[in-house]
Amino acid sequence: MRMEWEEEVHSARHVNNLVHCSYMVEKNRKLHNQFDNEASTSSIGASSSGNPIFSGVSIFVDGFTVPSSQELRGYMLTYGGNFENYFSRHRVTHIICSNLPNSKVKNLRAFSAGLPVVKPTWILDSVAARKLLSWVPYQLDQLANNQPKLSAFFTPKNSKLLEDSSNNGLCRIVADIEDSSLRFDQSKDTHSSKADEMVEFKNQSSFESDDILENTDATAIEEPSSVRGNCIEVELAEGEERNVQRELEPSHQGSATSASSRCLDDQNSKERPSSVAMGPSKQCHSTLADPNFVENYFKSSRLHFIGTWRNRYRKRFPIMSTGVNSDSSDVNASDISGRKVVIHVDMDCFFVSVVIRNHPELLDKPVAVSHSNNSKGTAEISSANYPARSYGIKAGMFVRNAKALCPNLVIFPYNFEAYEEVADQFYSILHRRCNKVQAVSCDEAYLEVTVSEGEDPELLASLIREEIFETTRCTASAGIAENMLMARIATRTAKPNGQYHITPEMVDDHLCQLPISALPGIGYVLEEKLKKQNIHTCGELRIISKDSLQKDFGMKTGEMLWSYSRGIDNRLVGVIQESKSIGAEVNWGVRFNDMEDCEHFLIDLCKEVSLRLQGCGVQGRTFTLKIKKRRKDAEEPAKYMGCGDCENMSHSMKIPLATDCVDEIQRIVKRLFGLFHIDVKDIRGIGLQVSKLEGTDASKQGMEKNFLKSWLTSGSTSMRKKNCARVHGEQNLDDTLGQASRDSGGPSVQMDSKMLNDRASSDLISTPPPLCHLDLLKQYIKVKIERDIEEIYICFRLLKR
DNA sequence: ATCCTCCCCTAC
DNA sequence: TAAGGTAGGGGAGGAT
Ligand SMILES: Nc1ccn([C@H]2C[C@H](O)[C@@H](COP(=O)(O)OP(=O)(O)OP(=O)(O)O)O2)c(=O)n1
Ligand SMILES: [Mg+2]
Ligand SMILES: [Mg+2]
Ligand SMILES: [Mg+2]
Repeated sequence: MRMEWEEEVHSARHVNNLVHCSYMVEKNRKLHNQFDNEASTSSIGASSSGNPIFSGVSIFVDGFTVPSSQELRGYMLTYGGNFENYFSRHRVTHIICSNLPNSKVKNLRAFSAGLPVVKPTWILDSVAARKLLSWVPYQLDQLANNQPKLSAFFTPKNSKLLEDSSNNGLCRIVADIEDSSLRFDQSKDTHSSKADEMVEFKNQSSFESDDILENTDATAIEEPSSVRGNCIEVELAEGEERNVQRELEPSHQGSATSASSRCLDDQNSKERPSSVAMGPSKQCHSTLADPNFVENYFKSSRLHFIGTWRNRYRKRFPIMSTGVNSDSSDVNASDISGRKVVIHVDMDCFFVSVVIRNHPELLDKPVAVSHSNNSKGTAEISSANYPARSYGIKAGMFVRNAKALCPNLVIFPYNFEAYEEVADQFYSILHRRCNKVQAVSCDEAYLEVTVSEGEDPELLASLIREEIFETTRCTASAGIAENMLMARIATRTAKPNGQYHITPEMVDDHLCQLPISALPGIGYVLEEKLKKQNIHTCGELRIISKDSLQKDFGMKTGEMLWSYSRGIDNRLVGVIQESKSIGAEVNWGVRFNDMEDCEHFLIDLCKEVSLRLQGCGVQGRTFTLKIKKRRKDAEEPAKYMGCGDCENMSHSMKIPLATDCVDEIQRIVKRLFGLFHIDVKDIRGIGLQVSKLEGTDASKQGMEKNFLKSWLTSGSTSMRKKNCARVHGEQNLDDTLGQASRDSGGPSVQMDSKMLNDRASSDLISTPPPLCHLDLLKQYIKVKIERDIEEIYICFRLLKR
């Protein structure tokens, strides 16, 4: 996060800012940092007026549940039931309990004395059905001896997508044991000898290994034999799962899986002998040391994982995730049936929750996820659980700073496959419960529902959270409000493992004291600027006129500040849009000694980007190369192998015909790189972005394309000329190759990007293409002629220089 | 006015 | 040792 970036010593670009650290940081443009509603609602169609569903029912909630016992208490009291804070065999009729670790089940069995032990869903479903349902199907799994799981009846067998894992305990076991894979062993060998570190570390390895490696601690494991059995099963299951994933990946080529996260590709490929003695000159985790740096880097990068998740989601939920916004049809929905309500759902400390699922003893201990447990290191915390946050630990912090705040902090490694699986389960549930889902990230989404009089969105939220917990054993929180902004803000209040409804009457009170940084869209920089105007809360922000805000921050940003501070947000919950750009960048471990190193890296980056384009089925026309250049006089980066204090530079170039072809991209990138005139030793980061995307068009690929092209090229030139003239008249030609203008130094401009077009096959085919391709043909001709003309103009321009 | 390029900012 | 990515929104300022 920002605080860690502040550790970089920034060169003063403004004379007077030496005093004020935060001012300096701000001034330095530093391092960029950083349903059918009816269907759904009718299914929950609960009346909030207390229909005495639970008359005669008296519950006792045992242990941790989702929803919480307080929420369950609310439902009981609202619907005519009774809630007991203490267990009494005489007063209690049902024990409510989520699935427990086996160790507790025995106790419970004895203690329940024959009373039904039921999952909380029973209560939610009964409220939804407006009548008391039989508790039998809701019996706690572990108590329903030898009974097949109820859910097994409902799950389609083949379910390749592993959509809803309630189908197999096996899936869970796989994930769980993966959790436990020991990945800190190297650090164990090399780590410093500090005592507390040792202790901490030992704790960790001991609990990690307990589950799979040894059964020495008999009390920790109830059924050692079954654990062993599972171990074997797991390996099989894991293999199967991999095969499934292969099948799912249509363009599975070599090791480079297009549009998939490297993080998921293969974590268990054994580590290469990376520690073979590196000369001290070679920094041993940089591009200099690893010829396959780009690929390996992405495999381990959490930010790469979350950054590429969206594209994987698009593929996995194609119908739900893509398409045009169905805006106008729903605008009037409020007239018809009820009011629109937005629910924002977000997993609690996602990366931590997933990896500590098998360690209930850690629930109330400070835990974080990071690559390294080194108390002196600069590895970043990805996510910290709530106990850890009470020490001030946050995502983005260096481990050494986190450990300084809390020496007992337990660090877990990443498990990207498990995150992916839980995210899939999460979205399967959301899409089943609601037909309007807007994905935000792997752990977060907005839902829109229309509720009629007497219906209760809070119940829907409870049901969803309950199902998420039952399926993933991770908790989620939910915010409910009239618009996306307030729903998101409500989630903050709800966390962890809660939900919160901000009704329209509550909006003003809720915002009034809220720090402006809590508003989405206000990050470090805006917060600092506003602070200087003595604005800290939304209430204070409201005092500033819209004009003034727009003058200071620009039209759109000013408008946003003005509206958000009032709880106004007109955004509609909708399907995510098709992507406008695709890119890849690396700003860690980038070190070059000579041009050869650099070129090698660039080639790999081009390959990566090309594969991502192909994986998404798009091609692009604008290519932007970004370089981070070590600032003059910049210190060594605060972060190990980091980019430190850099100057950001970029050049872009537009080509006439969209491409996804590696070779072509390499040529483009080579030219772009030349424009920088940079000493490769100063490079600390490189990125390549592609925009002006077009779907990879049938007329532009494969045999069809060649066929049409061949036919066209062999055809009469008169036709070509005629069309040329016509198109010329109606087309504006400003769409030309934007030769990066800032730097005119590159005289070596060859027309080597002169394309595809000209390397047509030399075969002459005289038969015309089938009539059904007429439209395709027309389109092709149009595009091609357009491009040809553009190129003529480009040539003309370049020659003129 | 509108577009384009080169940034910066934000969120996960 | 550690894996500081990705994409969208938007502003400033220049070209048209
Ligand atoms: N700087 C960040 C922010 C987030 N993430 C990852 C880890 C998080 O678990 C996940 C989801 O981000 P959230 O913002 O939802 O944070 P958490 O889920 O961890 O916590 P919260 O309970 O506040 O949602 O993204 C990350 O790696 N680095
Ligand atoms: Mg979260
Ligand atoms: Mg989130
Ligand atoms: Mg904010």
